[in-house]
Amino acid sequence: MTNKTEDRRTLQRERLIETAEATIAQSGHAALKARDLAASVGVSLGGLYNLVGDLDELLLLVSARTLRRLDAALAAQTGEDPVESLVGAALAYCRFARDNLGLWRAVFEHHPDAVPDWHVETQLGLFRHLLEPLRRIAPHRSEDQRKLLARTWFSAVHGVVLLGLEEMLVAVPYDALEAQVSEMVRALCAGARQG
Amino acid sequence: MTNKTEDRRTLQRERLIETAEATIAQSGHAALKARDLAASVGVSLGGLYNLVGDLDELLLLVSARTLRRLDAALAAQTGEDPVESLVGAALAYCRFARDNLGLWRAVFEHHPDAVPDWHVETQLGLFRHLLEPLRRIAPHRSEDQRKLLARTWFSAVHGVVLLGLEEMLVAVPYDALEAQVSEMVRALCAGARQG
DNA sequence: CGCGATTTTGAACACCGTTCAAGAGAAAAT
DNA sequence: ATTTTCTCTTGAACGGTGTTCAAAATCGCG
Repeated sequence: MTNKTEDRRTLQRERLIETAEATIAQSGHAALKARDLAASVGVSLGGLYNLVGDLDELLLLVSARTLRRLDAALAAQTGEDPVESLVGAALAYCRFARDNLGLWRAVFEHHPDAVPDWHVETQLGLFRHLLEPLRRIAPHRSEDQRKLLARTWFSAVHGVVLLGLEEMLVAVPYDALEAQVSEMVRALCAGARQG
Repeated sequence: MTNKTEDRRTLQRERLIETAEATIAQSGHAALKARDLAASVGVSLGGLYNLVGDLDELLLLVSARTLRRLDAALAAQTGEDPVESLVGAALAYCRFARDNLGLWRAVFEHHPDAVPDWHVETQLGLFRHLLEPLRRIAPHRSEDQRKLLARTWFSAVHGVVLLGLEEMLVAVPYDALEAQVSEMVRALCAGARQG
C-alpha cells in the first residue's frame, strides 16, 4: 500500500525535523550531519533522501518552523499605545533571538542555491506586525510608504540584535542590548512623527 | 639562505591574498578552494600551508583588507553638518556594501573557530567615525553613552543594508535602499535630539 | 507459497581541507 | 668536484563531507 509507507515517512519526516531542530538549537546549523541525523531518526544514510530531498531543504523546513514561532512571538505584542507596541515587538524580537540563537541564526545565515518563494514571503510577512502601529504613528503616509518603513525598521532592529548578540559574549551584557533597541525604536518613532 | 625563501614566501603570500580577494569578490567566500588557490598562485597544494596556516586565516587576512577599505570610505564622509555627516557615512556604507558585496559579506558571515582580537577591534573601530558628529548631535550625553549609540546606529544601518541587498535582487531597487537608509538616519538624529 | 513491485540499504563516488613521508634542491664540508 | 647535511617543496593519502544507485530486503497479492 502506497498509503502506509507514506504515512510512516511523514512520521519519520517529523522526527527528522525535530532532531534537526534540536541539533541546530544546541550546536548551530553547521553541525547538521547527514550520518548523525540518519542514526538519530533510525534510518539508513540513503533513507534520509526519501524523507527530504536535501539537507538544504531540511534546513528550510526547520527555518519555516522557527519563523512561525517568531511570528507568533511578534503577534503577541500588539497593545494600545502604538509606540509601546513597536517597542514591545522589538524587545520580543530580542528575546526570541537570544532564546533561539542557533535557530534564529540558521534562518538568516543559511543561503541555499534557490530560496523558495514561500520562505521569502514568510520572512517578509513578519513586517506586517509593525503595520498597524505605524498607521497610528504615521497616518499621513501612504500604505506603501508605511510598508517600506516597516521593512526598514525591522531590518534596523535585526541589525542591532545581530551585532549585539555576537559581541555580547565579549563586550556588552544582554540587558544593555534591550535598552539600546528600545531607545532606538522610540527615537525612530519620534523622528517619524515630526519628519 | 633563510632570508631568501622568506622573501619569496612573502611575495607569494601577497599573491595568494589577492587571488583570494578576487575570488571572493566574484563568487563569494564559499567559492574559496584550496586546490584552486594553489594552482592560481603557482604552488603545490601542500605549499599553501607554508604561506598561511589555514583557509580561515586567509579569509581573515582578506577581511582585514576589506575593513581597511571600508574604514577609508567612511572616513571620507566627515563634513560640516553633523546630520549630513552621518547620512553621508550611512550612504557610503550602502555603496561600499553594494560595490563589494562578496567581500563585505565575507567579513560578517565568516565565523572562524577563534576570531582574533585585532579583527574584532578593527570591526568595532568603524564606529569611531560616527562619534564626532554624535558629539554635536547629543552633547548632553556622556562619551560612553555616545559610543553605545554609535554602535547601535551603525548596527541598524548594517541591518537595513543586509536585508535590503538580499531582497534587492527580487524586490526593491537599490535607490530605494539608499532613500530608506538616509531617511532612517535622519529620523534617528531627530529622535536623539529631542529624546 | 511465489512472484512482481516497492522500498530500504550502505558501499561507492566526488569533493573538501589538511597532513606528512619522501623527494628535490641548496648550502656546507671535504 | 664530490659528498654530506640540511631545508624546503611536493602530492599522494587521510579523514571528513553530502549524495547516489545497484542490489538486497520487504511488502502486497493472487
